Amino acid sequence: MAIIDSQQALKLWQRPLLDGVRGDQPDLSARQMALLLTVYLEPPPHTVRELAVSLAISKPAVTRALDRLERHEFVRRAEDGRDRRSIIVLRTIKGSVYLRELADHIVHALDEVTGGAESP
Amino acid sequence: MAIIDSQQALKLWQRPLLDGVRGDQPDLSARQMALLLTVYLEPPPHTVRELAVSLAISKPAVTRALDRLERHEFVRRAEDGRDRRSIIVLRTIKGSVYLRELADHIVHALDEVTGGAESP
DNA sequence: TATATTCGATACGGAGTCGCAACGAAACCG
DNA sequence: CGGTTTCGTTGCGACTCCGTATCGAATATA
Repeated sequence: MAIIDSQQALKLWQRPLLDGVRGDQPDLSARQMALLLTVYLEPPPHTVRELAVSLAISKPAVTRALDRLERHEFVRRAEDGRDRRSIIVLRTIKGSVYLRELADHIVHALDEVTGGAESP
Repeated sequence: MAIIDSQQALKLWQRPLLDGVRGDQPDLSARQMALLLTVYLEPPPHTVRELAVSLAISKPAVTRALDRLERHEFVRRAEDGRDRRSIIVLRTIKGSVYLRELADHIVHALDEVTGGAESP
């Protein structure tokens, strides 16, 4: 049997979502969050084109999401020395901190949902 | 120690997010999703006012989120017999199915992240 | 060198959402 | 009964985001 059941899974999903909705942190759209997570979880380098293909969204959507993430200083754009048409999307301290806090929320929610102990 | 670490938590968050971004399912905003989960996880009855307070968002935001969720037939509005100014937000079959699928995604992602076995 | 391709960014029109303010309907309260 | 409060909704202007089409710049190809 799985670690959690359906209802527990939804509660696990609800907690950080509520924290985001209620909190004063920048509320990123689903695409922006998915993009941010991809940059931080998948091995670099990340280009606009690669991210667009990876997320199955258009290139302008990636450009705009990067604009927004860059305004929050969650990512940074840098030149690609080998192909100056491309740009490389880099991680930042602020982005790491933001995601670390999200991760803590998730871990905490999972602990609560499982009640510290496994299934009865 | 917790069941998962930070990176695993983020991967757990990323999976259903990517499924939502890439998939053809209706992409609900964070607020809409939080609202939907609240209706299905918290004990009824649910009114617009109560939901607005619970999520710490404005009443018009709740009204519009309900409009959208009702268009997808994920929730239903019904009169409150005792106070005809209020409305009661009810669950639907389609909403239950949608959330059940989301829960399955989360459970599956958690299984993958933990690798079937607990930490070494 | 001349042409074609690929890169990310931008212009544009359309759709969605926001908060604030105001609304009609219903309930409460003198 | 008339006035006040509370209910959910809607009008408004501002903002964000989308995809398509197009752009200049850089690279690949011939």
